Amino acid sequence: MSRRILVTAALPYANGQIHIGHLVEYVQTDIWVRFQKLRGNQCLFFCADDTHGTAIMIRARQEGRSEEEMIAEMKESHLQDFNDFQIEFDNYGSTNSPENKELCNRIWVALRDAGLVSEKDVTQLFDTKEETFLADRFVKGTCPKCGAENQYGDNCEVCGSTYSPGELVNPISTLSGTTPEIRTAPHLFVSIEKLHEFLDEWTQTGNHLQPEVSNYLKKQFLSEPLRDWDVSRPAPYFGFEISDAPGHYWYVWFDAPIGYIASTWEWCKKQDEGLSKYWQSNDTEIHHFIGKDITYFHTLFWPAMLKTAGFNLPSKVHIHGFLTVNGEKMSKSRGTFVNARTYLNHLDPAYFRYFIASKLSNGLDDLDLNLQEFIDKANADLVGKLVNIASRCAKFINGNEMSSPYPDDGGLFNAGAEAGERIAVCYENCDYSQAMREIMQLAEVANKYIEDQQPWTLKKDPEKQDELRNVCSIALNLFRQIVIYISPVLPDLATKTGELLSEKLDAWSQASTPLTGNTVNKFTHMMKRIEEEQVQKMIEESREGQEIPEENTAPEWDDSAQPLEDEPMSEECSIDDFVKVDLRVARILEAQHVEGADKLLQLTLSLGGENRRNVFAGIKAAYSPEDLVGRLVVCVANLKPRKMRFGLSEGMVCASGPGGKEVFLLTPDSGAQPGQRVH
RNA sequence: GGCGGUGUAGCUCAGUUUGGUUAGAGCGGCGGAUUCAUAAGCCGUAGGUCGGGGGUUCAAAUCCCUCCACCGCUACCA
Repeated sequence: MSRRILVTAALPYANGQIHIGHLVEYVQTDIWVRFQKLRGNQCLFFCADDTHGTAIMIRARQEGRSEEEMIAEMKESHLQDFNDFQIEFDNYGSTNSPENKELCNRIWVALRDAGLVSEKDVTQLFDTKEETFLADRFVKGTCPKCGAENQYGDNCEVCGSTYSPGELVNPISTLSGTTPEIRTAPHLFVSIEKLHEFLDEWTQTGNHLQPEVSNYLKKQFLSEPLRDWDVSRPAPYFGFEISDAPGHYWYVWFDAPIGYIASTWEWCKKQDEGLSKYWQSNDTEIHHFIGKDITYFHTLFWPAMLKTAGFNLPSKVHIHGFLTVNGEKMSKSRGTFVNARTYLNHLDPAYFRYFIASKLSNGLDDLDLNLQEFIDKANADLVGKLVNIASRCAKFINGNEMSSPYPDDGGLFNAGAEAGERIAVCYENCDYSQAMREIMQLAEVANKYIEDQQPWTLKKDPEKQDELRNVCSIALNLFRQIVIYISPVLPDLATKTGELLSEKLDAWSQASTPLTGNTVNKFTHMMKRIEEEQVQKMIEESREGQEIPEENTAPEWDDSAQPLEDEPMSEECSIDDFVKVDLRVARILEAQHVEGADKLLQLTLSLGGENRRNVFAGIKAAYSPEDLVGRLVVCVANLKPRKMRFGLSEGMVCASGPGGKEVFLLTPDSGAQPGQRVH
């Protein structure tokens, strides 16, 4: 019985290029969709660019062109990347479409009619130069609690306290570098608390969510009244103006998920079908694939909107973890922040698709792209194990037909057909890593079969030519079976295998019936091995601020302008202002973890002699204690001591960088002595 | 701080729901026999006090308590 399944992946934001972190999700989703299609289900994959919001508006301004022009260009670029990664959408739309606007309005009216909309004043910082309100992430300043500088508008990374942007000391707009002022404007809110009971039930029963997600929502949100959701932004804002509230725009997170429906609608119009068959029907399953960072939008607000407006609720929201590279967050400076296009400049997408598949389970754990493992896995599994099966025996039967009827293989093919049922369950449950393990096991069996039968020996004996043909027919049938199972991951390989065996591979059921009498065409390499150099070049190209050096050219300093843009210059100060700050060379005598602190290390500094300082520094993510002991650093020695949750901090150590792992301590040149003043 | 997750062989991970034979796989290492194949494949082998400690039990990787480490989330960010 065929199912009707509608699948979405999160909408990529039109503010940047697709990178390998995004691709984890699109590959995961694409594999699932291809699997469903292969199984004979009607499965449709919809996506779109997410085009609204302040960030888009600002970027378009900076580039001196219209938002529409910018998002159109970005959409083209996204589509090209997806296409080249063999991610196939049934429709790819835009949240800035007439369909989306109309649907936003429909859902909005439903929310109004249900009495869920209210208006409240919101006080925010306002950038008078850019004439826009500033979300917390666009404001930086000094933490009002601990005095740490360069903290975002909502919380301090150093002491962990939260506050409102208005409390921030010396706030600076990261958009213009000017000092913003506090302004108040009315916003529209949706009271999802009125749907609390429904959300309790929907999130906790019916298997719509992974268990850890249900748990998270229950503890984190549903254990207390749900706060009203702020869904409007005052002008100027790039988005849709709210029909019954002039001057107010729907917040980007209101219209983004509605883009799923809008993209479906665009497709329906092309097919001349009605939208309700897909979004208002008990016969349609809806599956969302998203990253764990946007969980609550999709598991609280979104079901609430759908419920209120009478659309289908998601059958399942599949949530995955983040991608790390070599065990760390992707980093531009390390060259591990790899754009899709950069990857494609050097490598076949098949490797990435397979590697991701071999790592993905149905959990929320982050998955790591270890580059050496990536190379080894692709070469060992795909080339050495899988493609090698065909490569080992195709030429013995080249140009001839496969045996008919299918010869006795001792039950190998049937065992493979049975394994297919287990593999299908793994795909269905998004447990791809298990599926890949099962598939590779089949490849091992096939290789062993060839080893045992030794077709190369049979070839030498004119009496055994029929036997040779039987052996190769069996091996190629095992190969074909395996390729069908892995075809959602490696569609290209399926195409090539189809050409080799003169039969298109496009249905899972083909794996349960062996091929007989087909002509085997000339074998050509189906997949190349990865050379380590290709990966190195990709990393080089990804390294920010470093063009690929031309051969024989001397390296030049080519520092990025980004840091200064991220953190604009402070206002001018006098020498008198400067000398107020007493910077001293200090030696780190001790460094240790602070129990209960996420970001802090406790340092004992020596200023020479018996002068000791206890300092809490927010550098835990970047440095381990044992690497610090003995180092010379620069500290702010006359900073007023600050009582923190973990004790008294008697100064600061100087460091640059945006925070987190990107923190770089200042080190004096050798010869400097603890206690010396920095002038 | 709160919450969620993770911790098993050098590396990546199964196994934990429902305790029960000598804890598994792939890669990597080492040894061997081969040579059809993209130096691939096959056979054999070494390697783990299952994060630490305590408890329940005839029996714990698995259940309970506690501690430690790492990752993530923490609503007018996207």
